[in-house]
Amino acid sequence: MERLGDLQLRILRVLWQQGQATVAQVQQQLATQQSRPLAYTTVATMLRKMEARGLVRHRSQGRRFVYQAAVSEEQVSRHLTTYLLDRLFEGSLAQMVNHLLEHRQVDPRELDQLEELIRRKKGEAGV
Amino acid sequence: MERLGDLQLRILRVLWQQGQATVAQVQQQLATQQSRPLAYTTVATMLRKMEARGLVRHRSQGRRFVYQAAVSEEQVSRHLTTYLLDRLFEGSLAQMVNHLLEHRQVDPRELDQLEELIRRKKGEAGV
DNA sequence: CAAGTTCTGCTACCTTGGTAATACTATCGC
DNA sequence: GCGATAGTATTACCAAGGTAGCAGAACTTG
Repeated sequence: MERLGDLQLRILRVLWQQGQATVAQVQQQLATQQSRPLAYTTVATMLRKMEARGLVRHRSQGRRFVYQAAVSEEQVSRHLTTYLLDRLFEGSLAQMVNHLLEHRQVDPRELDQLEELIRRKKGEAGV
Repeated sequence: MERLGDLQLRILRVLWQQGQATVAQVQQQLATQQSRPLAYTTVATMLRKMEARGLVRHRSQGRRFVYQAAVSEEQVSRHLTTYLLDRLFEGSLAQMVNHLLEHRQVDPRELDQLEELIRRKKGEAGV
């Protein structure tokens, strides 16, 4: 799962959201995200390549393919965030959050949520 | 600066750390990170390609090139983290941190640091 | 049944990252 | 000065992401 392209990630997101989808459905969903839609065959080809890499699976429904993700959002998220954390922040979560707090305006409610998360995490650790 | 390859990122890290470096220095530094070192020309070629993309700059010192980063660690970090945040966590920092806390063991001291960061951030906002 | 539409299968092509050999050139040590 | 050494320049090649056309099969509809 080394390196995910942009389109691949967008396709996975569609599949995660929808659970499963035909090529046409994926293509349409992607089309809503950008001005110029991708050609149908582009999406079909990419799905094919992704299946070869084990990222998605398909089954036939009549003569059309219904695709679903073969990797979970969990897995991918973990993989990508870990990658970034290790590459840019020496694995330090605090460093990463610090960076984000500095360079991005954050909704105050998010800060509350964060505090709550940390409190809870500390609780667990204590047990 | 769309998409950074792995080697490119590692090279940038060397340049950020050292401020500037010759091809040989970069190559040696990279060599310490892995068993099989890259060929000198591999590093040289990559630096050349990166310069074409505006990621690094060089000046001549005698007949050797001294490279330095042309993009800051700040820029790259922001770019990559934002990318990930928007692609996988709908831009929600809390969601991302939550994910990381769940799927990664975190040094308790990091949690303290995080709390401190948030407190400070809240302080700023209050002013 | 014929014509149009909808799918998959195959092929092709471009770009970029990554890896490196080879060729040429300047410089250094003797 | 000459051979070894250290540099850059040029060229090549592979893999993968991304984009898509075209062929051919199958299904829908009048």
